[in-house]
Amino acid sequence: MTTPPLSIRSPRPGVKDVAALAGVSASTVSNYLNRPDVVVPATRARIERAVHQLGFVRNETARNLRAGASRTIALVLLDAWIPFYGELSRGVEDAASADGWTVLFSNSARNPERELHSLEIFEAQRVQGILVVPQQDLRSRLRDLQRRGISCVTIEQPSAADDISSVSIDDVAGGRAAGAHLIDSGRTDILLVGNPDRVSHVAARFAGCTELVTERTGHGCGVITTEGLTLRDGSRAIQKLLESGKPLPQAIFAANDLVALGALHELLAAGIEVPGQVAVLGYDGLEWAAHASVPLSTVAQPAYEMGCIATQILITVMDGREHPGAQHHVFRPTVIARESTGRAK
Amino acid sequence: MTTPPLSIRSPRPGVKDVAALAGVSASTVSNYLNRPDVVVPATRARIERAVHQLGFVRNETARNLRAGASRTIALVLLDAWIPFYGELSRGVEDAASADGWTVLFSNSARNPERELHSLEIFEAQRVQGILVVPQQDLRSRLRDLQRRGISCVTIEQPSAADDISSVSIDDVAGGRAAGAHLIDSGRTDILLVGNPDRVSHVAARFAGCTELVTERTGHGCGVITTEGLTLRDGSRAIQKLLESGKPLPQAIFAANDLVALGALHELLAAGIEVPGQVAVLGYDGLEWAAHASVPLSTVAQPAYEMGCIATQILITVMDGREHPGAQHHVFRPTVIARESTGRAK
DNA sequence: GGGTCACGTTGCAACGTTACAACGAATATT
DNA sequence: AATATTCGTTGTAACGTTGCAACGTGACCC
Repeated sequence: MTTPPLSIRSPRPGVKDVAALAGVSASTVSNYLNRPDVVVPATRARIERAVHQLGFVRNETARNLRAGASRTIALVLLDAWIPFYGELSRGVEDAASADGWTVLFSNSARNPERELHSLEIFEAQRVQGILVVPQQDLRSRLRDLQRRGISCVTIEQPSAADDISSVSIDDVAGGRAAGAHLIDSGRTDILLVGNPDRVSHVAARFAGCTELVTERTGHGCGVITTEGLTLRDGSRAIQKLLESGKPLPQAIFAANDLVALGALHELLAAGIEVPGQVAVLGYDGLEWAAHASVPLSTVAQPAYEMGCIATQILITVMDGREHPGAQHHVFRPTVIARESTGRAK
Repeated sequence: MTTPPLSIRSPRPGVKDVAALAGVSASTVSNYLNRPDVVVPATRARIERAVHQLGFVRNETARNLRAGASRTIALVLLDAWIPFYGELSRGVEDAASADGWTVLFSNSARNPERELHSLEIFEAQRVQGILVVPQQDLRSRLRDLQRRGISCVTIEQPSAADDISSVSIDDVAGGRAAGAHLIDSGRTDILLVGNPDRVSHVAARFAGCTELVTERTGHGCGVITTEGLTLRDGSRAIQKLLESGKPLPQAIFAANDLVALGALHELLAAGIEVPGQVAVLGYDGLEWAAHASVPLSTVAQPAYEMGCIATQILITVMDGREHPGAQHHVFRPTVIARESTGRAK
């Protein structure tokens, strides 16, 4: 709340200066800027010349003050610089700018305080809406914001609230899609690799896969539990598998693409054919996983579309503030089939 | 320039409302917000209560208008959602907030128009400074901005200008560091893998490495040219190498970490020991490359520090606008030694 | 007791923009 | 010819905040 005082800066040309130079009133310049059609072409040309000559750039600050709000929304992300959020941001920005909105980003809500601080900053900036990927339970804070006229949409909020719009991903459906893809490709003996006990998203994915596989085959899936979700965890899991001497599964469904790549390479290193003997399926849709030794099939989360839809929902809610109904949208991941789950031999 | 008119929004409590509720004048509330020490504790407490009760959040818009500028800087990045820019942004935000500055991001300057548009938006927002990773030659535009009182710092600008501050990375020095590291680890026969003909950064890295190796050993480095810089390009290069029947090099210096990982896995799959028979060195400092089957040594670009320094330079330039001297800072990448370049046997 | 001083508080004006009502001039209508 | 209509332009006031000079009050000193 407390901040060092601002110092005054050197003056820059304003509408008045433009008006003086063009020989019209400030109002006409304002009209030129906001409703060019009501200004007669001759005047328009003179103003245009003056604008150019002075290097006039409209002071958005004053404009926003005058209007009471800026045509601006904010996106609060956690720090993680992962591709998923990159795609998401692109979706947000595209959808927003298509409707004439400007997006302010905060990519660095690393810790909970910072996340709250970002919200405060954006409220002070009088953005009209906020998209947030919450790290903590922000519901009461977001409700406050909505009460004060700032619409909110949560993205991937673990526990959604009825009065706050949201978009989320159905991890269980993603797991089911994975299972279905593997079964359709002719595999019924599926091994899950990941850490469902530590990451709830992973647990949901595995639950979905097991559920579907059980429905179709009557038996479940094996699991190798890893510590983390890195390349090495994937390698280690396969080493453990090979050492155990157990028969190979027909397919491996990894908790994410890194684990899948680690597993893939370890299998290849052991002389096991992929997808000939074992299929490998990842999760996340990392773009460069398509360039692995064997292009990796994966379950892609529609990050870009999530960004678009979240933004469109936000815009709808902002426009129709009188209809206070919150909207919810649940996305289903889809399988991107590449070589690593191609036909078995 | 032309934009749809803004509509007026519902009113929110301002300093006046707080003042009325607390039984003081608006000026006192302003003092409370900006110079709390001049307000006597009793009054302070009453204002604090009023602020809390009304949910008052200071209107940054009005504050900025009044001050003629906001304590805000902007960072214009290209779209690439690569870890390097993530680290860079963190550095920028940390350095900025340490000094009480707010950072606006634009991560989506995908194409040249958009990049220019971002600059325009930020100028209209009256930011005091702009950090930019230019895609195109922005020098004249940046000079305009500086003339109008907005300081600029370019990051990684291919061709820097004297009157615009910059931070950049010395790729040649990075290549030399790589060469030195490999030679120090006991290897003199080094193979470069990448596409120097397509990417100038890669060319500079390879040139630096070759330069140093030649100085120290009297002979240069072999090269395998790849098409792109993906995992598969790394694998392919090693396949080509093995097929050629030529003797293995003692070390491989790859153009980036992905290529290095591809090469690494292909070597391991062929039963070649890393680092026992061949050392592998990447470039970029991807965090998760530490979790490869053999943790990958790499040349790390000090992205975080670049962000910090760039921001500090910007702040210096903004503060001392009277001293118009531009500052330049060139970074040297450093080697992160992990297992893949450990002792040869 | 008159004068000085320090301190906390206040009134005012201004930042640059824009919505709106009002205006004059030219054109159309009766 | 007088009135109505349209059109482009203009003057004014306000958005919420804050720096500054001015203010009243009480403490202090000679």
